[in-house]
Amino acid sequence: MDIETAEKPDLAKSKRDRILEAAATVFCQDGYTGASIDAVATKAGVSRQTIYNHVGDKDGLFKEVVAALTDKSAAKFLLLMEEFPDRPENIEAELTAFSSRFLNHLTQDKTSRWLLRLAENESGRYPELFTVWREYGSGRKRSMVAAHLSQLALAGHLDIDDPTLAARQYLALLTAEWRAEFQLGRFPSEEECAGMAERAVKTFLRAFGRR
Amino acid sequence: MDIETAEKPDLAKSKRDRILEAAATVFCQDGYTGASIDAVATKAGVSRQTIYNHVGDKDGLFKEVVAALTDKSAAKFLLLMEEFPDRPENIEAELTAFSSRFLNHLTQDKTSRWLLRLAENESGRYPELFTVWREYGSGRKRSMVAAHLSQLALAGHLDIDDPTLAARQYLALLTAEWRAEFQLGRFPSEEECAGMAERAVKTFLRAFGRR
DNA sequence: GTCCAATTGGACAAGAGTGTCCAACTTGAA
DNA sequence: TTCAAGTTGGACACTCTTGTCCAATTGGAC
Repeated sequence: MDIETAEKPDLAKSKRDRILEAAATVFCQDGYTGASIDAVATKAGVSRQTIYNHVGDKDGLFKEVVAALTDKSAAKFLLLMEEFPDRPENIEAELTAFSSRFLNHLTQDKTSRWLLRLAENESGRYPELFTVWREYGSGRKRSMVAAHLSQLALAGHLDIDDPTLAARQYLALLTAEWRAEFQLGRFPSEEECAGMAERAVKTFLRAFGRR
Repeated sequence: MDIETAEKPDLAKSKRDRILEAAATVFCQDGYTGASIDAVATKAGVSRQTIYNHVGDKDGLFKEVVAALTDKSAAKFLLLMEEFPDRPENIEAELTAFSSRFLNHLTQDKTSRWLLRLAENESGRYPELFTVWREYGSGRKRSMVAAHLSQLALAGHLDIDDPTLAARQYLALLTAEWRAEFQLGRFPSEEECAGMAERAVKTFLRAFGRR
Protein backbone atom coordinates (compact mmCIF):
# COMPACT_ATOMS: atom_id res chain seq x y z
CA MET A 1 0.00 0.00 0.00
CA ASP A 2 2.82 2.39 0.79
CA ILE A 3 6.56 2.31 0.47
CA GLU A 4 8.22 -0.69 2.04
CA THR A 5 10.66 0.41 4.68
CA ALA A 6 13.69 -1.75 5.28
CA GLU A 7 12.95 -5.35 4.45
CA LYS A 8 14.73 -7.68 6.82
CA PRO A 9 14.06 -11.35 6.13
CA ASP A 10 16.62 -12.24 8.80
CA LEU A 11 17.67 -15.51 7.24
CA ALA A 12 19.08 -16.94 10.42
CA LYS A 13 15.70 -17.70 11.98
CA SER A 14 13.29 -20.43 11.00
CA LYS A 15 10.51 -19.58 8.61
CA ARG A 16 7.96 -20.07 11.30
CA ASP A 17 9.65 -17.57 13.59
CA ARG A 18 10.00 -15.08 10.80
CA ILE A 19 6.33 -15.43 9.99
CA LEU A 20 5.22 -14.92 13.57
CA GLU A 21 7.53 -11.98 14.00
CA ALA A 22 6.40 -10.28 10.84
CA ALA A 23 2.79 -11.01 11.69
CA ALA A 24 3.21 -9.40 15.09
CA THR A 25 4.49 -6.23 13.48
CA VAL A 26 1.78 -6.08 10.87
CA PHE A 27 -1.07 -6.90 13.25
CA CYS A 28 0.07 -4.23 15.66
CA GLN A 29 0.53 -1.67 12.97
CA ASP A 30 -2.68 -2.23 11.07
CA GLY A 31 -4.96 -4.09 13.44
CA TYR A 32 -6.56 -7.43 12.70
CA THR A 33 -8.76 -6.31 9.84
CA GLY A 34 -6.20 -4.00 8.29
CA ALA A 35 -3.44 -6.59 8.30
CA SER A 36 -3.13 -8.60 5.10
CA ILE A 37 -1.52 -11.96 4.71
CA ASP A 38 0.37 -10.61 1.73
CA ALA A 39 1.92 -7.91 3.86
CA VAL A 40 3.00 -10.50 6.40
CA ALA A 41 4.41 -12.74 3.68
CA THR A 42 6.54 -10.08 2.06
CA LYS A 43 7.69 -8.73 5.40
CA ALA A 44 8.69 -12.23 6.45
CA GLY A 45 10.34 -12.89 3.09
CA VAL A 46 8.16 -15.92 2.59
CA SER A 47 5.52 -16.95 0.14
CA ARG A 48 1.92 -16.60 1.12
CA GLN A 49 1.26 -20.26 0.72
CA THR A 50 3.88 -21.06 3.33
CA ILE A 51 1.94 -19.09 5.87
CA TYR A 52 -1.18 -21.08 5.12
CA ASN A 53 0.85 -24.27 5.40
CA HIS A 54 2.03 -23.31 8.87
CA VAL A 55 -0.95 -21.74 10.54
CA GLY A 56 -3.83 -22.63 8.27
CA ASP A 57 -5.76 -19.44 8.64
CA LYS A 58 -5.66 -15.73 9.33
CA ASP A 59 -7.39 -16.53 12.56
CA GLY A 60 -4.84 -19.21 13.31
CA LEU A 61 -2.03 -16.83 12.55
CA PHE A 62 -3.45 -14.25 14.88
CA LYS A 63 -3.95 -16.67 17.73
CA GLU A 64 -0.45 -18.09 17.37
CA VAL A 65 1.01 -14.60 17.41
CA VAL A 66 -0.79 -13.65 20.57
CA ALA A 67 0.09 -16.91 22.26
CA ALA A 68 3.76 -16.63 21.32
CA LEU A 69 4.02 -13.02 22.42
CA THR A 70 2.24 -13.72 25.68
CA ASP A 71 4.70 -16.45 26.59
CA LYS A 72 7.70 -14.41 25.61
CA SER A 73 6.56 -11.35 27.47
CA ALA A 74 5.59 -13.27 30.60
CA ALA A 75 8.97 -14.95 30.76
CA LYS A 76 10.83 -11.67 30.57
CA PHE A 77 8.69 -10.11 33.23
CA LEU A 78 9.29 -13.01 35.53
CA LEU A 79 12.98 -12.28 35.33
CA LEU A 80 12.48 -8.60 35.87
CA MET A 81 10.35 -9.15 38.92
CA GLU A 82 13.17 -10.91 40.69
CA GLU A 83 14.89 -7.58 40.92
CA PHE A 84 12.17 -6.15 43.12
CA PRO A 85 13.86 -4.81 46.27
CA ASP A 86 13.01 -7.17 49.10
CA ARG A 87 15.38 -6.00 51.82
CA PRO A 88 15.88 -2.34 51.01
CA GLU A 89 18.25 -0.12 52.91
CA ASN A 90 16.95 2.96 51.15
CA ILE A 91 13.50 2.07 50.00
CA GLU A 92 12.87 5.19 47.94
CA ALA A 93 16.08 4.85 45.98
CA GLU A 94 15.74 1.13 45.43
CA LEU A 95 12.09 1.18 44.52
CA THR A 96 12.75 4.04 42.14
CA ALA A 97 15.56 2.12 40.49
CA PHE A 98 13.35 -0.92 40.06
CA SER A 99 10.48 1.16 38.74
CA SER A 100 12.77 2.82 36.28
CA ARG A 101 13.91 -0.55 34.99
CA PHE A 102 10.30 -1.60 34.79
CA LEU A 103 9.37 1.31 32.57
CA ASN A 104 12.45 0.90 30.46
CA HIS A 105 11.62 -2.70 29.90
CA LEU A 106 8.11 -1.76 28.87
CA THR A 107 9.54 0.77 26.46
CA GLN A 108 12.31 -1.23 24.93
CA ASP A 109 10.85 -4.68 24.75
CA LYS A 110 9.09 -4.84 21.41
CA THR A 111 7.14 -7.84 22.54
CA SER A 112 5.56 -6.07 25.47
CA ARG A 113 4.74 -3.01 23.47
CA TRP A 114 3.23 -5.01 20.66
CA LEU A 115 1.14 -7.06 22.99
CA LEU A 116 -0.04 -4.01 24.85
CA ARG A 117 -1.21 -2.33 21.70
CA LEU A 118 -2.70 -5.52 20.37
CA ALA A 119 -4.66 -5.97 23.56
CA GLU A 120 -5.86 -2.39 23.46
CA ASN A 121 -7.08 -2.66 19.91
CA GLU A 122 -8.17 -6.22 19.42
CA SER A 123 -9.54 -7.34 22.76
CA GLY A 124 -13.04 -6.87 21.44
CA ARG A 125 -12.49 -9.41 18.69
CA TYR A 126 -11.06 -12.23 20.76
CA PRO A 127 -12.10 -11.66 24.35
CA GLU A 128 -10.94 -15.13 25.42
CA LEU A 129 -7.44 -14.59 24.12
CA PHE A 130 -7.01 -11.36 25.94
CA THR A 131 -8.65 -12.28 29.18
CA VAL A 132 -6.08 -15.03 29.31
CA TRP A 133 -3.38 -12.49 28.56
CA ARG A 134 -4.76 -10.13 31.14
CA GLU A 135 -4.80 -12.70 33.89
CA TYR A 136 -1.57 -14.21 32.79
CA GLY A 137 0.23 -10.96 32.01
CA SER A 138 -1.19 -7.86 33.56
CA GLY A 139 -2.94 -9.64 36.40
CA ARG A 140 0.05 -11.82 37.14
CA LYS A 141 2.23 -8.74 37.26
CA ARG A 142 -0.08 -7.12 39.73
CA SER A 143 -0.26 -10.10 41.99
CA MET A 144 3.52 -10.42 41.99
CA VAL A 145 3.87 -6.78 42.89
CA ALA A 146 1.26 -7.31 45.59
CA ALA A 147 3.25 -10.17 47.04
CA HIS A 148 6.41 -8.09 47.17
CA LEU A 149 4.57 -5.17 48.71
CA SER A 150 3.14 -7.43 51.39
CA GLN A 151 6.61 -8.56 52.23
CA LEU A 152 7.83 -4.97 52.51
CA ALA A 153 4.87 -4.13 54.69
CA LEU A 154 5.51 -7.07 56.94
CA ALA A 155 9.12 -6.04 57.31
CA GLY A 156 7.96 -2.60 58.40
CA HIS A 157 9.05 -0.71 55.32
CA LEU A 158 5.56 0.14 54.17
CA ASP A 159 2.16 0.82 55.68
CA ILE A 160 -0.34 -1.09 53.58
CA ASP A 161 -3.78 -2.50 54.30
CA ASP A 162 -4.74 -4.02 50.98
CA PRO A 163 -1.70 -5.18 49.01
CA THR A 164 -3.63 -5.92 45.84
CA LEU A 165 -5.09 -2.44 45.78
CA ALA A 166 -1.72 -0.94 46.60
CA ALA A 167 -0.17 -2.90 43.75
CA ARG A 168 -2.77 -1.69 41.34
CA GLN A 169 -2.26 1.87 42.45
CA TYR A 170 1.49 1.54 42.28
CA LEU A 171 1.23 0.33 38.71
CA ALA A 172 -1.27 3.03 37.83
CA LEU A 173 0.97 5.76 39.20
CA LEU A 174 3.99 4.30 37.53
CA THR A 175 2.48 3.93 34.10
CA ALA A 176 0.35 7.06 34.07
CA GLU A 177 2.78 9.29 32.23
CA TRP A 178 4.22 6.42 30.25
CA ARG A 179 0.84 5.48 28.81
CA ALA A 180 0.20 8.99 27.61
CA GLU A 181 3.49 9.04 25.72
CA PHE A 182 3.02 5.55 24.38
CA GLN A 183 -0.41 6.29 23.05
CA LEU A 184 1.01 9.22 21.17
CA GLY A 185 3.44 6.82 19.57
CA ARG A 186 6.40 8.17 21.44
CA PHE A 187 8.86 6.00 23.30
CA PRO A 188 10.22 7.71 26.40
CA SER A 189 13.98 7.79 26.75
CA GLU A 190 15.81 6.21 29.63
CA GLU A 191 16.06 9.55 31.40
CA GLU A 192 12.37 10.23 30.93
CA CYS A 193 11.54 6.80 32.35
CA ALA A 194 13.74 7.53 35.33
CA GLY A 195 11.91 10.79 35.90
CA MET A 196 8.52 9.13 35.68
CA ALA A 197 9.62 6.42 38.07
CA GLU A 198 10.96 8.93 40.55
CA ARG A 199 7.76 10.96 40.59
CA ALA A 200 5.56 7.90 40.85
CA VAL A 201 7.53 6.33 43.68
CA LYS A 202 7.66 9.60 45.57
CA THR A 203 3.90 9.84 45.57
CA PHE A 204 3.49 6.16 46.29
CA LEU A 205 5.71 6.44 49.34
CA ARG A 206 3.94 9.56 50.53
CA ALA A 207 0.83 7.43 50.58
CA PHE A 208 2.20 4.09 51.75
CA GLY A 209 5.58 4.84 53.34
CA ARG A 210 6.07 4.05 56.99
CA ARG A 211 4.31 6.68 59.04
CA MET B 1 -21.97 -9.47 8.54
CA ASP B 2 -23.95 -10.70 11.54
CA ILE B 3 -27.47 -10.32 12.83
CA GLU B 4 -28.72 -6.77 13.02
CA THR B 5 -29.70 -5.88 16.54
CA ALA B 6 -32.39 -3.29 17.08
CA GLU B 7 -32.55 -0.86 14.19
CA LYS B 8 -33.44 2.61 15.38
CA PRO B 9 -33.53 5.22 12.62
CA ASP B 10 -34.87 7.76 15.15
CA LEU B 11 -36.82 9.79 12.67
CA ALA B 12 -36.91 12.90 14.84
CA LYS B 13 -33.30 13.88 14.19
CA SER B 14 -31.87 15.30 11.00
CA LYS B 15 -30.27 12.93 8.53
CA ARG B 16 -26.88 14.40 9.20
CA ASP B 17 -27.18 13.76 12.92
CA ARG B 18 -28.41 10.25 12.34
CA ILE B 19 -25.47 9.59 10.05
CA LEU B 20 -22.91 10.90 12.50
CA GLU B 21 -24.48 8.99 15.36
CA ALA B 22 -24.60 5.73 13.47
CA ALA B 23 -21.07 6.26 12.21
CA ALA B 24 -19.83 6.79 15.74
CA THR B 25 -21.33 3.48 16.78
CA VAL B 26 -19.98 1.57 13.83
CA PHE B 27 -16.52 3.10 13.94
CA CYS B 28 -16.21 2.34 17.63
CA GLN B 29 -17.46 -1.17 17.22
CA ASP B 30 -15.44 -2.17 14.19
CA GLY B 31 -12.59 0.32 13.98
CA TYR B 32 -11.85 2.46 10.98
CA THR B 33 -10.98 -0.31 8.56
CA GLY B 34 -13.67 -2.67 9.75
CA ALA B 35 -16.45 -0.14 9.50
CA SER B 36 -18.30 -0.11 6.21
CA ILE B 37 -20.29 2.75 4.75
CA ASP B 38 -23.07 0.29 4.09
CA ALA B 39 -23.28 -0.58 7.74
CA VAL B 40 -23.45 3.07 8.67
CA ALA B 41 -26.10 3.69 6.06
CA THR B 42 -28.41 0.92 7.17
CA LYS B 43 -27.89 1.73 10.85
CA ALA B 44 -28.74 5.37 10.15
CA GLY B 45 -31.71 4.38 8.03
CA VAL B 46 -30.33 6.34 5.11
CA SER B 47 -29.11 5.54 1.64
CA ARG B 48 -25.40 5.21 1.04
CA GLN B 49 -25.42 8.01 -1.49
CA THR B 50 -26.74 10.43 1.11
CA ILE B 51 -23.69 9.83 3.22
CA TYR B 52 -21.42 10.64 0.31
CA ASN B 53 -23.47 13.77 -0.35
CA HIS B 54 -22.97 14.96 3.18
CA VAL B 55 -19.39 14.10 4.03
CA GLY B 56 -17.85 13.21 0.70
CA ASP B 57 -15.63 10.46 1.88
CA LYS B 58 -15.03 7.74 4.42
CA ASP B 59 -12.19 9.86 5.68
CA GLY B 60 -14.43 12.89 5.84
CA LEU B 61 -17.04 10.91 7.72
CA PHE B 62 -14.51 9.74 10.23
CA LYS B 63 -13.13 13.19 10.84
CA GLU B 64 -16.55 14.70 11.26
CA VAL B 65 -17.48 12.01 13.74
CA VAL B 66 -14.42 12.63 15.85
CA ALA B 67 -14.88 16.38 15.73
CA ALA B 68 -18.54 16.14 16.72
CA LEU B 69 -17.86 13.73 19.57
CA THR B 70 -14.98 15.80 20.85
CA ASP B 71 -17.13 18.89 21.09
CA LYS B 72 -19.97 17.06 22.73
CA SER B 73 -17.75 15.35 25.25
CA ALA B 74 -15.79 18.50 26.10
CA ALA B 75 -18.96 20.44 26.78
CA LYS B 76 -20.28 17.85 29.19
CA PHE B 77 -16.99 17.67 31.03
CA LEU B 78 -16.91 21.41 31.42
CA LEU B 79 -20.18 21.18 33.27
CA LEU B 80 -19.02 18.31 35.41
CA MET B 81 -15.86 20.12 36.40
CA GLU B 82 -17.85 22.92 37.96
CA GLU B 83 -18.85 20.50 40.67
CA PHE B 84 -15.28 20.12 41.86
CA PRO B 85 -15.22 20.92 45.58
CA ASP B 86 -13.53 24.30 45.99
CA ARG B 87 -14.33 25.09 49.62
CA PRO B 88 -14.63 21.69 51.20
CA GLU B 89 -15.63 21.16 54.80
CA ASN B 90 -14.83 17.47 54.61
CA ILE B 91 -12.35 17.14 51.79
CA GLU B 92 -12.29 13.35 51.71
CA ALA B 93 -16.04 13.03 51.51
CA GLU B 94 -16.49 15.77 48.98
CA LEU B 95 -13.61 14.76 46.74
CA THR B 96 -14.85 11.19 46.83
CA ALA B 97 -18.31 12.30 45.84
CA PHE B 98 -16.95 14.28 42.94
CA SER B 99 -14.69 11.45 41.84
CA SER B 100 -17.56 9.06 41.93
CA ARG B 101 -19.61 11.34 39.70
CA PHE B 102 -16.60 11.62 37.42
CA LEU B 103 -16.35 7.87 36.95
CA ASN B 104 -20.07 7.51 36.55
CA HIS B 105 -20.06 10.10 33.87
CA LEU B 106 -17.25 8.29 32.10
CA THR B 107 -19.24 5.08 32.32
CA GLN B 108 -22.62 6.33 31.34
CA ASP B 109 -21.84 8.91 28.71
CA LYS B 110 -21.76 7.02 25.46
CA THR B 111 -19.92 9.85 23.78
CA SER B 112 -17.02 9.76 26.20
CA ARG B 113 -16.72 6.02 26.05
CA TRP B 114 -16.82 5.98 22.28
CA LEU B 115 -14.26 8.67 22.00
CA LEU B 116 -11.98 6.95 24.45
CA ARG B 117 -12.09 3.72 22.57
CA LEU B 118 -11.74 5.46 19.25
CA ALA B 119 -8.68 7.26 20.50
CA GLU B 120 -7.18 4.07 21.83
CA ASN B 121 -7.65 2.25 18.56
CA GLU B 122 -7.34 4.81 15.86
CA SER B 123 -4.81 7.31 17.13
CA GLY B 124 -2.16 5.70 14.99
CA ARG B 125 -4.11 6.39 11.83
CA TYR B 126 -4.89 10.06 12.42
CA PRO B 127 -2.37 11.40 14.89
CA GLU B 128 -3.38 15.02 14.23
CA LEU B 129 -7.00 14.35 15.09
CA PHE B 130 -6.19 12.74 18.34
CA THR B 131 -3.47 15.05 19.49
CA VAL B 132 -6.12 17.71 19.20
CA TRP B 133 -8.48 15.58 21.17
CA ARG B 134 -5.85 14.81 23.74
CA GLU B 135 -4.96 18.42 24.33
CA TYR B 136 -8.52 19.51 24.12
CA GLY B 137 -10.03 16.62 26.05
CA SER B 138 -7.70 14.66 28.25
CA GLY B 139 -5.14 17.45 28.59
CA ARG B 140 -7.79 20.05 29.25
CA LYS B 141 -9.27 17.84 31.92
CA ARG B 142 -5.91 17.48 33.58
CA SER B 143 -5.19 21.15 33.56
CA MET B 144 -8.61 21.92 35.00
CA VAL B 145 -8.05 19.41 37.75
CA ALA B 146 -4.63 20.95 38.31
CA ALA B 147 -6.17 24.39 38.70
CA HIS B 148 -8.64 23.14 41.27
CA LEU B 149 -5.95 21.28 43.16
CA SER B 150 -3.80 24.41 43.26
CA GLN B 151 -6.69 26.24 44.75
CA LEU B 152 -7.18 23.58 47.40
CA ALA B 153 -3.46 23.65 48.16
CA LEU B 154 -3.45 27.41 48.50
CA ALA B 155 -6.38 27.23 50.88
CA GLY B 156 -4.41 24.80 53.01
CA HIS B 157 -6.48 21.71 52.26
CA LEU B 158 -3.74 19.92 50.37
CA ASP B 159 0.04 19.70 50.36
CA ILE B 160 1.09 19.83 46.72
CA ASP B 161 4.29 20.93 45.00
CA ASP B 162 3.49 20.28 41.38
CA PRO B 163 -0.22 20.60 40.66
CA THR B 164 0.04 19.26 37.12
CA LEU B 165 1.77 16.13 38.30
CA ALA B 166 -0.69 15.77 41.16
CA ALA B 167 -3.55 16.10 38.71
CA ARG B 168 -2.11 13.43 36.49
CA GLN B 169 -1.62 11.13 39.41
CA TYR B 170 -5.09 11.82 40.73
CA LEU B 171 -6.56 10.89 37.38
CA ALA B 172 -4.34 7.84 37.10
CA LEU B 173 -5.38 6.58 40.52
CA LEU B 174 -9.01 7.32 39.83
CA THR B 175 -9.20 5.57 36.49
CA ALA B 176 -6.88 2.66 37.21
CA GLU B 177 -9.56 0.14 38.12
CA TRP B 178 -12.07 1.66 35.77
CA ARG B 179 -9.82 1.22 32.76
CA ALA B 180 -9.30 -2.44 33.50
CA GLU B 181 -13.04 -3.02 33.56
CA PHE B 182 -13.67 -0.89 30.53
CA GLN B 183 -11.09 -2.69 28.49
CA LEU B 184 -12.79 -5.95 29.29
CA GLY B 185 -15.95 -4.49 27.87
CA ARG B 186 -17.61 -4.19 31.27
CA PHE B 187 -19.30 -1.05 32.50
CA PRO B 188 -18.93 -0.66 36.26
CA SER B 189 -22.13 -0.01 38.18
CA GLU B 190 -22.73 3.09 40.24
CA GLU B 191 -21.72 1.27 43.41
CA GLU B 192 -18.54 -0.03 41.83
CA CYS B 193 -17.65 3.47 40.68
CA ALA B 194 -18.23 4.76 44.18
CA GLY B 195 -15.90 2.10 45.55
CA MET B 196 -13.19 2.89 43.04
CA ALA B 197 -13.50 6.60 43.79
CA GLU B 198 -13.29 6.00 47.51
CA ARG B 199 -10.13 3.91 47.25
CA ALA B 200 -8.47 6.32 44.85
CA VAL B 201 -9.21 9.39 46.91
CA LYS B 202 -8.08 7.70 50.10
CA THR B 203 -4.68 6.99 48.61
CA PHE B 204 -4.51 10.40 46.98
CA LEU B 205 -5.12 12.10 50.30
CA ARG B 206 -2.61 9.90 52.07
CA ALA B 207 -0.09 11.30 49.62
CA PHE B 208 -1.26 14.88 49.29
CA GLY B 209 -3.50 15.57 52.28
CA ARG B 210 -2.46 18.22 54.72
CA ARG B 211 0.37 16.91 56.83
C1' DG C 1 22.00 -39.94 -7.25
C1' DT C 2 17.41 -40.41 -5.40
C1' DC C 3 13.66 -39.37 -2.71
C1' DC C 4 10.66 -36.64 0.03
C1' DA C 5 9.09 -32.76 2.23
C1' DA C 6 8.93 -27.99 2.32
C1' DT C 7 8.61 -24.08 -0.42
C1' DT C 8 7.51 -21.09 -4.22
C1' DG C 9 4.95 -18.23 -7.45
C1' DG C 10 1.25 -17.70 -10.15
C1' DA C 11 -3.53 -18.28 -11.30
C1' DC C 12 -7.99 -18.45 -9.68
C1' DA C 13 -12.87 -17.90 -7.62
C1' DA C 14 -15.49 -15.64 -4.31
C1' DG C 15 -16.56 -11.92 -1.48
C1' DA C 16 -16.58 -7.38 0.33
C1' DG C 17 -15.79 -2.60 0.21
C1' DT C 18 -15.30 2.08 -2.00
C1' DG C 19 -16.76 5.63 -4.73
C1' DT C 20 -19.44 7.13 -9.01
C1' DC C 21 -23.31 7.68 -11.99
C1' DC C 22 -27.99 8.22 -12.86
C1' DA C 23 -32.88 8.01 -13.34
C1' DA C 24 -36.75 8.07 -10.40
C1' DC C 25 -39.03 9.76 -6.24
C1' DT C 26 -40.29 12.82 -2.48
C1' DT C 27 -41.14 17.23 -0.31
C1' DG C 28 -41.49 21.82 0.81
C1' DA C 29 -41.63 26.48 -0.95
C1' DA C 30 -42.68 29.97 -4.45
C1' DT D 1 -48.79 23.80 -10.10
C1' DT D 2 -44.10 24.03 -10.68
C1' DC D 3 -39.57 24.08 -9.39
C1' DA D 4 -35.43 22.80 -7.04
C1' DA D 5 -33.04 20.54 -3.72
C1' DG D 6 -32.45 16.52 -1.27
C1' DT D 7 -32.95 11.65 -1.30
C1' DT D 8 -33.17 6.90 -2.92
C1' DG D 9 -31.77 2.44 -4.72
C1' DG D 10 -29.70 -0.02 -8.06
C1' DA D 11 -25.98 -0.82 -11.30
C1' DC D 12 -21.33 -0.38 -12.08
C1' DA D 13 -16.00 -0.47 -12.26
C1' DC D 14 -12.33 -1.02 -9.47
C1' DT D 15 -9.42 -2.62 -5.88
C1' DC D 16 -8.11 -5.49 -2.23
C1' DT D 17 -8.32 -9.63 0.40
C1' DT D 18 -8.86 -14.41 1.57
C1' DG D 19 -8.20 -19.06 0.81
C1' DT D 20 -7.40 -22.89 -2.64
C1' DC D 21 -5.06 -25.42 -6.20
C1' DC D 22 -1.19 -26.91 -8.60
C1' DA D 23 2.99 -27.52 -11.18
C1' DA D 24 7.73 -26.43 -10.70
C1' DT D 25 11.72 -25.88 -7.75
C1' DT D 26 14.77 -26.37 -3.92
C1' DG D 27 17.54 -28.72 -0.55
C1' DG D 28 18.68 -31.93 2.88
C1' DA D 29 18.74 -36.98 4.31
C1' DC D 30 19.81 -41.47 2.91
